[in-house]
Amino acid sequence: MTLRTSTTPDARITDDLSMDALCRQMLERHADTIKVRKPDVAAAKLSRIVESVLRLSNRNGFHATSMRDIANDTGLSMGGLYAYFDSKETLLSMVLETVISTATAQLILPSALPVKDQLAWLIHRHILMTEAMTDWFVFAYLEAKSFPPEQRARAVQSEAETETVFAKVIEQGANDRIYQTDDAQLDAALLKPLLQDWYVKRGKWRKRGLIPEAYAERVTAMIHAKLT
Amino acid sequence: MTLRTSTTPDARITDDLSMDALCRQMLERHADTIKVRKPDVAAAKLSRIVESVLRLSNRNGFHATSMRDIANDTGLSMGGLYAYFDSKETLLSMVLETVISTATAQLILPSALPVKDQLAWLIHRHILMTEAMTDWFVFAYLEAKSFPPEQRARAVQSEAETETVFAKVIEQGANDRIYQTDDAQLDAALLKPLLQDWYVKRGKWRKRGLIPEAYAERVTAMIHAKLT
DNA sequence: ATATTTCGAACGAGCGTTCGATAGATTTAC
DNA sequence: GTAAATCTATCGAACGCTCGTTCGAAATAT
Repeated sequence: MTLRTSTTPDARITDDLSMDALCRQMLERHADTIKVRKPDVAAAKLSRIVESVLRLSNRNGFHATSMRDIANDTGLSMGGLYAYFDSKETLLSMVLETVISTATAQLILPSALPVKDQLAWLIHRHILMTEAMTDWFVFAYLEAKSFPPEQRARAVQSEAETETVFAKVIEQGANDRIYQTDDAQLDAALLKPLLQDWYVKRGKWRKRGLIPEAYAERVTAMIHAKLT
Repeated sequence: MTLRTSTTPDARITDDLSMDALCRQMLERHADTIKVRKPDVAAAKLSRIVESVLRLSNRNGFHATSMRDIANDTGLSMGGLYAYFDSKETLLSMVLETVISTATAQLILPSALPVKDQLAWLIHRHILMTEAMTDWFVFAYLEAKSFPPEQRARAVQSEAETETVFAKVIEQGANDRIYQTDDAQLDAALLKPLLQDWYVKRGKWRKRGLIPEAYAERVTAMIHAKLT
């Protein structure tokens, strides 16, 4: 039995980010507009709805996915669907909201972690998080431009914050003479597309047979090469 | 007066890739379905159509952009638009076709270029090309999933080919002991998202005040750090 | 018998597309 | 040189269809 303060995020991440756990979060957040009262029934149905929305939207686009498509895919009726949201746009917002708040919560560094391990930890954490929620992140990424203005602003801000988390770690490393860089924020900005590629082009990496950890290693190696 | 075999692509690229030049290509390729006979009139009108399509689609998505939106934006009537294509899907294909064929044509290495300069040349060329055609590439990238199957396959194949061009140069460099790598194709696969980020997140880089050449330098430096 | 949940037909709006009418340019006839 | 004839390009109202959304009816549970 070991007391681990691990360098890399562990498997518990998968539980917190399961479809069921995430849908229960959504139910709490939108308890006022959701018309179904029994929590277990509601969670099960919402899971089916979200699963369908993510699958159909990521294939054809959210706009091109009709409520009838979703009704067929879930087995619910049109009226039945509308017990969980008041409009298609609200449905979009509910999914997006979940992605943003999860991403923010997941990328908080453990306080005890040495600076030299922080960057690797963040990269691994990001990859594992997006691996556990690939469809969610692909959805948020692809549909970003069709968000209502308020949500779109939140998404942009959230992405900027994520970038800053990485930039601060690089800057700290530069101060401690671990890293060399003339522009930490720029390095972080170049790291971002590498992290996003893992879920945006998930098919490509799967075909290549890469597991999440191996990809994280590769990206870490690349940014380290640049920083030393 | 110098006879240049330049390491970096020059400004002529901008002429070949101007809206007018590209639209004349489109006219030739679809001469059979386009009903307007006078080439100059047709080129001018098609330019306005494509400009509108790219601008409106990149803001709201192609699917969410209606033919009436395009008609209003161009000043043409509904019937007037349909003189240039027989369906909305054909319009999508015409734009995509142009992007794919251009990308393929632009990334052919000059034969005389030393191996050590080839990677930098390709990176610069890619950045300058996508800079000159930002809206086109953003469109192709965002709407990839709504392409008709045949075009989608072409797009995927084109992207794979581009990656292979980069991979071959890295491999050649490894054989010549200029670069060190255990997997050239994988390095190329990691380079791709960095090249794409230039146009996908063009707004972010503009806000940062980066010019295309500076970005190309950065990316080149990053991949070189990894390869040495 | 009453309250709650689930259903799916119906509605108005907006979509892509068509087509006969119109306007304009070019050619022909004298 | 001009008028008539022909051909080309442009228009926008109209059509059939699908969309998101609603709501009274039907079914189920209490």
